[in-house]
Amino acid sequence: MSNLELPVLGQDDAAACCSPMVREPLGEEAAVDLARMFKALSDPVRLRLLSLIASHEGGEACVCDLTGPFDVSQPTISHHLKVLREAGLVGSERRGTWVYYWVLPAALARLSSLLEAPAGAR
Amino acid sequence: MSNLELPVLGQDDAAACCSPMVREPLGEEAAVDLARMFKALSDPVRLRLLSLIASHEGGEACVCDLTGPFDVSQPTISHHLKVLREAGLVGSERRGTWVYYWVLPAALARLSSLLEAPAGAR
DNA sequence: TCCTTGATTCGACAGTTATCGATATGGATG
DNA sequence: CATCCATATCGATAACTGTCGAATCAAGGA
Repeated sequence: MSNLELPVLGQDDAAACCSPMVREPLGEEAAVDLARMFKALSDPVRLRLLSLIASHEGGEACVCDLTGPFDVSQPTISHHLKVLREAGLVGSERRGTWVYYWVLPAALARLSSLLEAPAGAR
Repeated sequence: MSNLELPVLGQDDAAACCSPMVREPLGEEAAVDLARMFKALSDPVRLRLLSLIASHEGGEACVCDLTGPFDVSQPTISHHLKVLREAGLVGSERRGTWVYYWVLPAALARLSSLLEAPAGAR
């Protein structure tokens, strides 16, 4: 229902469906879209946030769980979470007092399969 | 029947070897290192360059093959190639008049496996 | 209703980045 | 050696990014 563009892809053959960039040149349009996602991953704080969220019990974490491990201020964490959300890498929802974040696996899978290299390459 | 911890581990070998960020929180040091590589991928021109190089016949391409498809100037292409090289994603070598670039598959594979998500996640 | 706590937004500032034209370098070739 | 071609480097500039403290919003509880 709420799936905008990507047809829910099964995780197991995600690698098979989406041509890795090693096989054929990336289109200009796709490159812009993918670059936006990689840019969200291009900051150490955001990478650690994503990994904290993903590895948290239940697959989700509230912001209160995420501010502790970092040396940066809470508004900065909030900013980074917004970047991750706008890149389509995480989802979020307010439940009562707290706001929870979770990873969107299809997005990670898309990037992962894109980077897969053929075994034989130099 | 050597299921380790996760009941629904889809891919057996690729996912098992290199701890994806989904399994455990990323260390601060590793995050800095990985963020540097993702930053190199966070520009549309660089993504297309990488994909052009990787998909080029023989697995390598000279700069002269790479300036044509873009609207940006030659110094700009040279700059982007330098960024990719310093991130450890490509190698390069001068052979006679031309300079050749090729992708370093181990670097791509490292990023790819990092982003692999478990099949069951929401 | 008023306070407290959790989270986002705002405004500002310093540092970084993408891009260009001009210039330099390095090798082949006449 | 002089010249041409392919790349790289330099210096400048406009745009973007990460960070902070202050202010704001949202939900509960006295």
